[in-house]
Amino acid sequence: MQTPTVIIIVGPTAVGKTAAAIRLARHFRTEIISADSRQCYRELNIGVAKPSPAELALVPHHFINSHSIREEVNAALFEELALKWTADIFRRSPVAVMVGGTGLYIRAFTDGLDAIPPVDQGIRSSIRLQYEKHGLEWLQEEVRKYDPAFYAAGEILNPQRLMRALEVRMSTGQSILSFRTSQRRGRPFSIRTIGLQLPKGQLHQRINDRVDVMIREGLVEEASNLLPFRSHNALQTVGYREVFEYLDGKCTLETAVEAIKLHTRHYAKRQLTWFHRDLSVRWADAGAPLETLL
RNA sequence: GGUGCGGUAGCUCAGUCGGUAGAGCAAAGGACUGAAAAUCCUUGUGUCGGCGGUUCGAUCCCGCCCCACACCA
Repeated sequence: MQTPTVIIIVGPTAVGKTAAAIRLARHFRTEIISADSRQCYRELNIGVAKPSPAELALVPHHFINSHSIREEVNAALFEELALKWTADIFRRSPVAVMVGGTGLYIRAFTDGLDAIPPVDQGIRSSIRLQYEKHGLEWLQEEVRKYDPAFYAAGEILNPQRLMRALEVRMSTGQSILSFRTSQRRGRPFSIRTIGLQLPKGQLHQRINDRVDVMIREGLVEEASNLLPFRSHNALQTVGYREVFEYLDGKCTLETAVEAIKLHTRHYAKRQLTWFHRDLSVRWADAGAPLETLL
């Protein structure tokens, strides 16, 4: 390949992305940038299906075990870091491999996020506190008052979007809509995205099996050690929330396990919806030899 | 065997003072710009257990039967 290229492997959870990326990276003798919003946390292991130490030893990985659950990680940070790692990898190889299931992070990397000034942390936490105290109606009223354009156009029932709009408005004095350019950022490399797919029944089987393995490998213990951090964003994660419920005595372990499987299926479906919409993705059977697609 | 309480959407149930019924969850689809494994949206005809009776009309009232659960024998 002439121009530096990033090969991105996407697809639903449990489809087999990790193994495929490692094969690919070894083939090109290059490195992997993970695009997974949970595997970057060193405290999260079993429940996020992180590559094993043996796998990590085969290929250098970025954005795995790179952060703590106490840190704030988001799509903008990922964009910044991933671009830096990419440039760095290109010094050693014309190909970089990115793999992950976090669609927003991948889009931030490929297309760029609009530049919105950083939000004052005090404003942010105050909005969250007030929302928790006064509820959705209060939030809607605030947004209606301070950002009527967003109120008219945005998702009025979605607290996260409302809070984001409000914090930007309060912090910058401008509507979040005024920062939207909906322009793609050009990247100084080419991008090829491959979507891994599997028939639904097979995917669900793999999800169920993987959850059973997680339990056997000690997910309950891992989660119970993280109980003090359960309110952190990093722990708003399938596999941990359900075990917390079990540890609270609110359900049996069996119920929690079934809930993890169910919620993982929902998650996979959301990923598929996201990636299917991206027409640049070339879909391939999860079992097919990747090298032949390039 | 007797008494009681049930049998309504795939599941858990609500409801109709008699005019053929609706929530949550599931399922299916969708959205997504600093929480994204998050958050949110859309989609609900089902012999209202069976058979009879009363009635203009029954899922609702009455009778019998079947099934489940609880208690008493």
